[in-house]
Amino acid sequence: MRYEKGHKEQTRQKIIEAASERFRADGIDAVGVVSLMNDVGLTQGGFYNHFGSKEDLVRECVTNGANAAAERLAAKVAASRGEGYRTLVNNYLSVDHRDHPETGCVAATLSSEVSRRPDETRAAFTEGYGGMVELIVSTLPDTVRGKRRRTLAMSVFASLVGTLSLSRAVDDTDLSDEILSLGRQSALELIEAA
Amino acid sequence: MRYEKGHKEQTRQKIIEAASERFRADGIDAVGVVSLMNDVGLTQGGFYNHFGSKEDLVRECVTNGANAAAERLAAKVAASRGEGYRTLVNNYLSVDHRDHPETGCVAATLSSEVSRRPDETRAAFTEGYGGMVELIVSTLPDTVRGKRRRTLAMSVFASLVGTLSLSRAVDDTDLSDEILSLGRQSALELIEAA
DNA sequence: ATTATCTATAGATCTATAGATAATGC
DNA sequence: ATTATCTATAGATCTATAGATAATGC
Repeated sequence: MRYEKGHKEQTRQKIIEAASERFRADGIDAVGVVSLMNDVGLTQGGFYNHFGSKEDLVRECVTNGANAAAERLAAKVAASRGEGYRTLVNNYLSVDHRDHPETGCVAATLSSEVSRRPDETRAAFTEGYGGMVELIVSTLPDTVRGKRRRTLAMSVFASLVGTLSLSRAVDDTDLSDEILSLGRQSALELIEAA
Repeated sequence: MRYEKGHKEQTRQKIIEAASERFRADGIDAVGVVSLMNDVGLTQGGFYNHFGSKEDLVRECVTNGANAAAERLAAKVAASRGEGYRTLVNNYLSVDHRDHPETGCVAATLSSEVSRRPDETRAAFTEGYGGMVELIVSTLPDTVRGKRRRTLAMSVFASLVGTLSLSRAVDDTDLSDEILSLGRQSALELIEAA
């Protein structure tokens, strides 16, 4: 059957959005093309009309996932006049973010997998990394000046990623909550010291 | 053929050690039982005489890998009288550690994968987490006292894990080096402030 | 004729199991 | 008889390709 104009592009976007969530939730290797296409109500055969390979989709998903997560966080930051940094930290290191990797930060869910992927995929990740650092920079108080703004944001981001990753991996809710809570505290201290 | 006493246990250990490296290097899902047994010079059929399932091996490898990495780090710390913390940070966030995930910290290579695994595997990870925190605590200067020793060590560990993960994932050597270098600086500042 | 999807399949994996084999101790 | 390995295979995946189908515009 013939479809209205833009239908194919719409399908492509649907695939990217579904995959973007499933890759974060289940890991890249655990999500097959067959089950992915079924998720969006299609059959596997059509996949290669949209993407040259599974890796092409992975790359698109890294970009898409990083952008979507950063935009959601940016919206919350924008809504909190004057308390941008604290809002960012508290949202990033929230129980909600920990419990919903599928829509969360790509760096915390996929960085180890991305490390093992081809250059193009890692380049997409690097773009996403830059976006998150910029977002953090934008929340820093005026008291942090010059080059220090970027380097401090990079340190903060590393701290956030490590904290969230560990809080998800440990098998003990109390410990996990404590890791998150200490991470929030530590991130705030990093700024007060600066 | 019949083998000398202890041969089976030796084989088991060989499998664990080989798998422990390959899981960290390639990711758990990417390492199959067939290729793993070939790595240690055996055929696939014998695998299930040693382990009840692949997951059992994964759990053993999380324990084994975490212990091995922590012991290597502990040895370096022990060799550096008085400069334990600095030695730990500089070794953890070294170019060498970044470039050799196969023998490095399990938290930086496998935490996202472990998050998606069964409770038993996550429990093994939690043990390893505790061991690393204890190691970090042991390097803290006397000026850090009481409960603050453990909480500070937890914050430091999160920072180290995030820094290393990001330095491995980005596709730009200069940026990666910068991430590592800022991570070292930031970890040292965390202690000076305390 | 073009388009977006479909069915069907190739060929290579994957985890796990069944049962054969060869070397030893009894 | 016991042991540690082997060969062989089941059955379920995986990525990717080939070519059919059905709806449209020309």
